[in-house]
Parts: sequence; structure tokens; C-alpha cells
Amino acid sequence: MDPKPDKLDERINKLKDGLKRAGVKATHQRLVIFQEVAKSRDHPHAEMIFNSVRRSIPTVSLDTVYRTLWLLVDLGLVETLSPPQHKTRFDANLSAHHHFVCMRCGATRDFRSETFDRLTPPEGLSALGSVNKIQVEAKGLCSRCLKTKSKNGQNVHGNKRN
Amino acid sequence: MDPKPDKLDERINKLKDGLKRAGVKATHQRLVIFQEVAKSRDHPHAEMIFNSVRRSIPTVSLDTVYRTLWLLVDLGLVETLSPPQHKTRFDANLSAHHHFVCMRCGATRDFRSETFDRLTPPEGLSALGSVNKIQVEAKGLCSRCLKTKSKNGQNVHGNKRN
DNA sequence: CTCATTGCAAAAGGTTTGCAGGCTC
DNA sequence: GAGCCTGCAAACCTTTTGCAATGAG
Repeated sequence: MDPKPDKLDERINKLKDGLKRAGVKATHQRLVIFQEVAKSRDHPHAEMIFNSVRRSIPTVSLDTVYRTLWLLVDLGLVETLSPPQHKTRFDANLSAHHHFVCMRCGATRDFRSETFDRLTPPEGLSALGSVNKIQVEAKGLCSRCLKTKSKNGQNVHGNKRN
Repeated sequence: MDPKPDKLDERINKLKDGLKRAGVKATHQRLVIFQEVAKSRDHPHAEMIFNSVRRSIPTVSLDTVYRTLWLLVDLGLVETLSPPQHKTRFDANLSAHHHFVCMRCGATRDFRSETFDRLTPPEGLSALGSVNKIQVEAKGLCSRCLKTKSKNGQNVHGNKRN
């Protein structure tokens, strides 16, 4: 949640470390972009980040924000909430079930768990809004992506993301 | 998961019911589109559905698929896996946490739960792939959307859908 | 000084919309 | 037969890419 300043500093150092280790340059843009993601309490999308960053770097461009974000994801310093495939997926199975999601290609499969079905929202969650369902997401890599992982680098079953 | 035929029939009837009750027409396209979503084991996106539907209705258009899917979502007969906002969201908080997601506007907030942190993948899940993290998603409507719900119909904080 | 990185502008997906003809009720 | 639906084409919005200029190491 709302990271305390010292916690934020710590993260920034981790970032600089990570950048150096990866042999990429610690540009002003990268530092500011990371800082904006790290200090936000919601999970911003690229344009929200773009707007915050613009306050300190008015000339920054949206594509730099995207490139930096994906770089940080590749370095393991930032994660995406959902797979990087902007395709809406549909579900006609309205009974209780849970999802295994491949964070590389976005493939999603149901799985059942009586234990997970019984989970209830923790105290205080209702402050954020109304909860309709509690669902568990197992995030990882599908067997297909596991196979092609080393070969193609970041490539995804015929999709390109570089 | 893989729905048995009788189960599928049952769903189709539920669909026809729902359509009639909503006072919309039970066109051939709608029936086939729903059937394709209902019988697929993964969670297809519009184009996958489009391709399946094309096998029985070669002249169907992609926008009809979209319109029908959103209609079914509005009628509560189909759900989307993630909010209908194709914007990738980023997260610099790598420690264990869980998400409250507004299915209307996509707003996402962290929440903590020691109980949820201790969940482990059920037996057999590894058949689908490797699991990196287990995360709980509380899906619902954020307080802001709860307020504007009745007023604007489907509209979302300045975004337009429909 | 050198090469990675940026900003720009244009392209590339995915999704939505306006309109005229077609089909359900 | 009336009006909802569909298909088409074009628009729209988010994200990606090619290129020349810039700046970090």
C-alpha cells in the first residue's frame, strides 16, 4: 500500500541496482517513471503514469513510458496485473471456479477448489466498494510457454513483443 | 469444466429465457455465439469466438460478435475475466498482496490478508503449467461506480461504452 | 566519443460506431 | 409489417515501431 518514504528510497536503490546489473542506462526518465509507479496506491495504466511523469518531465513521450515500463517488467522490478494482451476474455461459466492465467500469452483455464470457494472477503474490504465474488488467480506460465521460453526470448506464440 | 451436453442445453435454455425476458430477439447469431462461449474450456476472446462462429455462420462479422458478447454481459449471462478496459495496469509492489478490482471502471486497489497469503495451489494445477504466485481477486464495484451506477447506465467515469 | 535511449510521427492491433438493408416477432 | 439486428466500412483508442537527434557512461 501507500509506501513510506524510506521504503520508496529502498525501492529506488533496488531499481538503480537492477538497471546497472542489466547494463542499461539509469536515465532521468527511467528513474521518474519507476518512482511514479512505485508511489501510486492504485495500479496505474500507462497513461496515468504518463500524466504524472509529465509534471516533472514535460517533454516525456508516451512511448518512452511504455518502453520503460516493459523494460522494468523484463528486469523483474515491476509486474503487470494481467497478461500484456489487451484482449477481453469472456466466460459463460457462472458457477464458482478459479483461474490459472499464463502471464506470458494470456491463456486462461479454470480450476476447481472447494477450499478456495469458501474464502470470504476480509474485514474492511467493503470500504473500497461492494464485492460480488472472490476468485483465486494462479499466475504463472502455461506448459506451452514453458517450452518456448528459452528459444524465443519474449516472443509469445506467434505474437511479437520485444 | 468441459461442460457436458445436457449442461450445455440447460445453459442454452437459460439464454433463451434471458433474451426473452430482456425483450431482445433470439437471432441465430446470438444463439451460436453464446454456444461457442459456453462450450469452450479456455476463456476465449472475441476473435477466437469469431473464428468458431464463422464455421457455422460464414458471413458473421466481428462487430456482431462484440455486440452480442456485451449484450450477454449486460444480461448477466456471460462475464468478462477482467474489466472491459483494455489498459495494461502496472504494479511495483512485489510483496504479497491481493486485489480489489472494480469490474466497471477497472480501478484496482491492494489489500492485505495473512490468510490469503498462505494459500497454496491445489493438487493437479501443475498440469496446466508453472505457478509463480497465488493471488486473490475480489471483484465488485468501487464506491465511485456504486454512486454513478443508476444515473449513467453503463457509463464509466467519463469513458463511454454504449 | 560511442551507443543506448529518447521523442516524434506514423503504423498496428483491438474494439466501437453510423448507416442501410435484412430478419425476428 | 415494424423495428430490432446485422454486416460493412470507417473511426477510435491503446500500444508498438522506425528513424534521426540526444545524452549517459
